[in-house]
Amino acid sequence: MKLSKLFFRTLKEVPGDAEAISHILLLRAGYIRRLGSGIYTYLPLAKKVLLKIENIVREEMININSQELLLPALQPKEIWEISGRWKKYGPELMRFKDRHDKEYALGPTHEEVITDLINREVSSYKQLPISVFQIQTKFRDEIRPRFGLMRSREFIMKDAYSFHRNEEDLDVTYWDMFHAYEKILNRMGLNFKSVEADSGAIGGSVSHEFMVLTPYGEDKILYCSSCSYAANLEKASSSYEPFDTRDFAEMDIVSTPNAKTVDEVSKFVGVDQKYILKSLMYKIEGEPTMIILAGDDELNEVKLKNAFGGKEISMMTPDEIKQKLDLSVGSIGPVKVNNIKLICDKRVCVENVSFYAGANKDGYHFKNVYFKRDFYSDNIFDLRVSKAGEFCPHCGAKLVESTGSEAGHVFKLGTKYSEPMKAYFKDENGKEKPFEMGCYGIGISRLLSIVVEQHHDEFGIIWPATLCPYQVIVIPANVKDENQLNTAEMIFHELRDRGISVLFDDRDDRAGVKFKDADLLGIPIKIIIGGHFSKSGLIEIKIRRDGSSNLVPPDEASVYVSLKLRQLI
RNA sequence: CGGGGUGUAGCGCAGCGGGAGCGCACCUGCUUUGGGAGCAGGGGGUCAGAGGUUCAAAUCCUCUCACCCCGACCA
Repeated sequence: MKLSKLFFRTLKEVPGDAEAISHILLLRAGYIRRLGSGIYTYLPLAKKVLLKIENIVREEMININSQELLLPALQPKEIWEISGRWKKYGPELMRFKDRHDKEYALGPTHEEVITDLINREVSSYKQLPISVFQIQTKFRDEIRPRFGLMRSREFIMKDAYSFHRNEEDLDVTYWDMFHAYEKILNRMGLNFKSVEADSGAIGGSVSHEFMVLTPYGEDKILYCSSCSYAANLEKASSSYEPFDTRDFAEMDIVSTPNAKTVDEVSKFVGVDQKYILKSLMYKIEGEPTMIILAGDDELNEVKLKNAFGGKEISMMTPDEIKQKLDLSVGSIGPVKVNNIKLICDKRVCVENVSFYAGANKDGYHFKNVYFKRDFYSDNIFDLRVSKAGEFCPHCGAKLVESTGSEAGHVFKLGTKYSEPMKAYFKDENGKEKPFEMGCYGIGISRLLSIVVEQHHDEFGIIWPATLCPYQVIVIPANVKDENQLNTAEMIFHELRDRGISVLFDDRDDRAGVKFKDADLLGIPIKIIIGGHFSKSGLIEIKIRRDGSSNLVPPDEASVYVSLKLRQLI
């Protein structure tokens, strides 16, 4: 491809609304352009990279016997009503009416469509398992699109679905997918962690997210500095330094005027925050419930919700607490409350530890409050937000926190969709059973961004050799020098004939401009025919990633480059 | 949806009652040619839109629209 003919343009200045480095570089290098909020055009360079991403994904899917198909993006309302998600999915679902006033959604995901299809086509256990995938544009009416391609309203995704006769069979495919995802991300040269995740709106039991470590990620993860443990912050657990124990002392009431928060009480009585019990009032399915945590901990609402099977939970307002329970925030505590349900984080459920706790009387706290002796609950769960610096639940090494961006997500759905959609097959005994399902997504267009987040420097993008839009760029420093131009053209043709994808910078620009553009675009190898060539007849081959360069005779260029390319992969 | 902000040339911005400007990009010419060149000349605008105040509005007021940031939300 001659650069003079390539539909692209690089920008020196950064469009004001770009913040993430990947967004800035993809705009500056002429890969993407914004059409509206969260809507982007992929220019030819980006399309080439997308195809490479897709093909890596495609290969690994086919490797584990998943078959490619293409489902409709346009989906009638009815199918979403059967699964119950027309109501449940919320405003993120792009909806509209056609001219007959019939309602539709633009698919954000395809569980309904595929379950319906498989139900129609598959009726016997003999046809199972079956695994299918598609690469398609999806739509989500995101509350707030962000960071360019990282969170957009129209995006490209690979989603796969599998159907099984039982859980054991699902388990096999689930882990096949899991390992395929690892391979895919490794082939793209990404540094990532697979984490245990909350399954959120899609539902199901087991779920892992593939988090790529990036500064502009929207999720926080904790991972072990030693073993492979990693988890989404909302799911992470940890072990921690034990409390100091003390023999029982008599409980006492102390005046704590104007000390309401844990911090204030801690300062007033001169005791570390962790020895002050934090008592929070929540409504769980309407029932007022007191939640007890150590003072320096924060409640993890996701853990709370999961502990109660996904029931509706909400924090009570100070007014509600006053009206319904005649307690005021700042002096609430678990001691001597009989009519309120009590839930404890397991960290505070240890004997021989002396706590302070609200006395349920304005301006007073109890001291020497002991678990079991002074407060007790059967409802003991891990409810706290784990923190960096605490210890891995598997191996005990320190946990590290990082932000990450979700590149992929695998779920075991079980019968969450097949049951309500009455998607059944006949088992060996002729009995009707719902399909056991799994679903597996990878954000194709998001990966374009994620890869740039991890592969760039101050000069621009540095594509891994597996994803570059072109492998080599041939640069005659001065196109008016016929000797340079002819040699460059010869090398260009030779490389092309070897099946190497190559750009030829035939533009009548100064060398500096061409170098800057080549670096910005992120082409792995530059071949420069310029000053060195005119002096010594040697051409320069420069590697984008480390800036190293070598001088070789022109007729050895193509061999040298093919060799280098193999090393770069 | 709440809070904050911005809409002026393709991009980045200044101007904030009286001439629509600067830098980059673009076009022409000459020079230059190894890390985003120099000089000279040139084209490009419904100052987001509608209404209002004023002798006079990009500038002040009202409404609408679009976009961005923070938060709530989130396969």
